[in-house]
Amino acid sequence: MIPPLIHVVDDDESLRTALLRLLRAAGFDACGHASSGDFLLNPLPDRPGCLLLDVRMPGPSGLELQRALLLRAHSLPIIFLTGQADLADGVQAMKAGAIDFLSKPVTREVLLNAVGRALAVDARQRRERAEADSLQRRFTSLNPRELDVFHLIVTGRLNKQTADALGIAERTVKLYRARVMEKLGVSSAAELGRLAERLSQLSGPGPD
Amino acid sequence: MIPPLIHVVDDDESLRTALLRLLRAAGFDACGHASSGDFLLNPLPDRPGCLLLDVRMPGPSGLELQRALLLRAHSLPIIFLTGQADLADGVQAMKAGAIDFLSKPVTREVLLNAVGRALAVDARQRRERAEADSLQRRFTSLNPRELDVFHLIVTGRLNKQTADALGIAERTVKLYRARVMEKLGVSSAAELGRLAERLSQLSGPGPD
DNA sequence: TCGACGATTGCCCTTTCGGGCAACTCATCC
DNA sequence: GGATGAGTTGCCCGAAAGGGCAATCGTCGA
Repeated sequence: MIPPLIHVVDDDESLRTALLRLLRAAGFDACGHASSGDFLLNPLPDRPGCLLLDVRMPGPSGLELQRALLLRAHSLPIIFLTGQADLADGVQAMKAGAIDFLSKPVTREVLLNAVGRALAVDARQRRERAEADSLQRRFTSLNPRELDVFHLIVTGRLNKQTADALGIAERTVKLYRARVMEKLGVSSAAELGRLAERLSQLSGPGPD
Repeated sequence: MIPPLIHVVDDDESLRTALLRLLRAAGFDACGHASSGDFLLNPLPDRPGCLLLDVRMPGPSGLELQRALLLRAHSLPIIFLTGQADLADGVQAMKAGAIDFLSKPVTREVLLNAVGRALAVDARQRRERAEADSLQRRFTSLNPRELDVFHLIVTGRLNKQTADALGIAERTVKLYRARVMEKLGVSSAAELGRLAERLSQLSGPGPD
């Protein structure tokens, strides 16, 4: 797979360079940005990774960048690095889903540990997104009628009952049923039910 | 349903009393504990609620209590209250799943807001636990053979294939199949598949 | 040793599912 | 007007599922 890329956003050039060197020495690809604006300038490559974010910088702060990225569909996990310990900032960042909020100076071990966790979280999110996408893509290939039949099947209706409910012939239900199965790539009602449940758990619980 | 109970753990009696009064004035049931040990002394009633926890106390700190409670199956959401701002403590508490980490003094509004979120989280966790429990309870009523048949059905096998796989007669598979359906309270293979998927998502993803 | 009981199976019948084939309707395109 | 294609349906057949009934077999307590 594509190797992860670690973005370092810090206005202190010497620190940024040191961080990049440390990360690269540990075998990671890493790139630096001097400010939040700098980071946002070029579009994010679609690549696994995480963010190492300074809290206080000229221009938008790390926390403001985090808020902005949260509105995006796919944001990378964030590790904060901060000079002055500010409890409220730290708590807010963590509540907003940061992986960690580290105080400078940070040891190599602590940093790499946090990076490891961040990359693990990113990998998991990517897996889940990929799974969700492929699932939803399969469902969007169903036309409205096929979707109707699908819903009735997975709630346990017989073909005859489905036909009555939709006001169509049982033969037609069979036709759609077969098409649904084929489009979704399953060969039994049980597997259809499992797909339905996975789908409902994508949109059901909602954002947490 | 049972009204929630808010546990306040703080060694400062006057503050504890003030918190209890504030919470009760807001319509909540609340009870106070002077230390972590005090809180752990009597078994937690099975009741919705949350914890309002002082960080620094004689005896085990709030953070130590949090760690201890995390090992329990059903721990209540925790809101920390702290006198001295300590970034590392705050970050650690949030990483361990705290709802919030508030600095004293805290305004009524901020506190009640956090309590509201904590109770919402608790309510959701309870719903999910109840759902998971009822699901697992239904499955524990299946004997080993029924479980075998169940697994083969939900992976799309025909009765004949299931019979071959288990080395038993097709008629027997039908018998178990009917029993599985009855015990799990469903009437179609599609619903069986949905149950299977919900079950696998209980143990599958695992602790996050 | 005998009867009870659970597990298992064979036989048989009905219903449902899966799917081939042809026809029919309707809208669009040439 | 005729051709074409999507949507729909009836007829029919074989396979699978659901399930009643009775028989078999092994275990266990009386």
